[in-house]
Amino acid sequence: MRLTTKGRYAVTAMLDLALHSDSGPVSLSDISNRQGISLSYLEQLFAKLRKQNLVLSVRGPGGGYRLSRDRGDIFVAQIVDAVNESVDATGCKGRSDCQGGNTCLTHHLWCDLSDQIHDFLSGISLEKLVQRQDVREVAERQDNDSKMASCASQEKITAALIG
Amino acid sequence: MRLTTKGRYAVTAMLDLALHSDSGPVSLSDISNRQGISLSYLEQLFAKLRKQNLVLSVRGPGGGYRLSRDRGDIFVAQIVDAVNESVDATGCKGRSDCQGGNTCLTHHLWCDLSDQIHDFLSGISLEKLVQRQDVREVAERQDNDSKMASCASQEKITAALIG
DNA sequence: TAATAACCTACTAATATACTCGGGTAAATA
DNA sequence: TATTTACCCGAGTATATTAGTAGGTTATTA
Repeated sequence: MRLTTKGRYAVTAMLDLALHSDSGPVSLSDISNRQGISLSYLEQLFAKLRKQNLVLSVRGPGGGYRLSRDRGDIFVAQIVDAVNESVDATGCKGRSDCQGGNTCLTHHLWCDLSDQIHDFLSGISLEKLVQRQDVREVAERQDNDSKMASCASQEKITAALIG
Repeated sequence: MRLTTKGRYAVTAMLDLALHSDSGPVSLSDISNRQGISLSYLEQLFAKLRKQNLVLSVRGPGGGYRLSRDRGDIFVAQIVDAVNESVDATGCKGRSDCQGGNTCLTHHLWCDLSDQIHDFLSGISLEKLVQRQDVREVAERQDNDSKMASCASQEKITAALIG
């Protein structure tokens, strides 16, 4: 089982999408700026998210990504599954052939753990995350930061044009 | 967060120890044979388990390893923690500096997940595993297999001596 | 038609896993 | 006391994955 930045990035990006999808599609460069994730890496992750029908893409200027369905109908487990192979804790992917064709001594333990994790992450929708106080606070800070950043870069442009 | 063969091997080996510790210390080569884990790799894992005071070692012929305390007082979480760094699902190890010094959007989610996993694995002792029906069945098969294997090798020796 | 942003493929540095190898050292047995 | 057993320790290595680069193509809009 693996749960690394890959899965975390995917969930973070999807949550960013959920938070900013009121005003049309969200571009990956916006997400990249707000969440500090490399643009090219986001592209790779969103290719997988799109294949799993979690997001819809809109090409061209003003384009970007949009959630494929209601925030309440997308769950963290689905996002993690889409980019990682799975949140499976067994080594044999549930096939029970962990010890040379036979079941290993601890196979069932890892099955139980997998179920535990999957149940937990399956119970959390993007809607639920958006409602959380801690998420709202971080999101607000990020919005301010990115506004300040774009303001600062605008000032630089203005200064360059004037100077 | 990582839960790979490393942690699984460690739990499997410790469970093997718990199952066979009635008749004195258990050697790593016995565990290696029964569980199909490389001996050298086991040595590395047991070095860590010993540092965490989960096992005691007995050197010399007839030596091996022994659980440091009652089977009911050793929990899966402790074993996984001993060989992996942790079962922490956050990238920042709980420091909340996941996004360039600040808290990332999904930090609290991964904290919750970490707690979930840790609570689950902390609730399972070696004693509990030993009692499980599925564990007993696999253990019985492994004992038969290893008896047959040692019998077969003995037959070879006998045949060589006679022939 | 110029700019934008998705889309796609391939490559790469760094890291971790799951080992192997080769030597030690301590303790029991013959 | 010699030998065996089995722990102990460090170095090295193949493989895989992660996280990220680089450089291009396609579709859309202004």
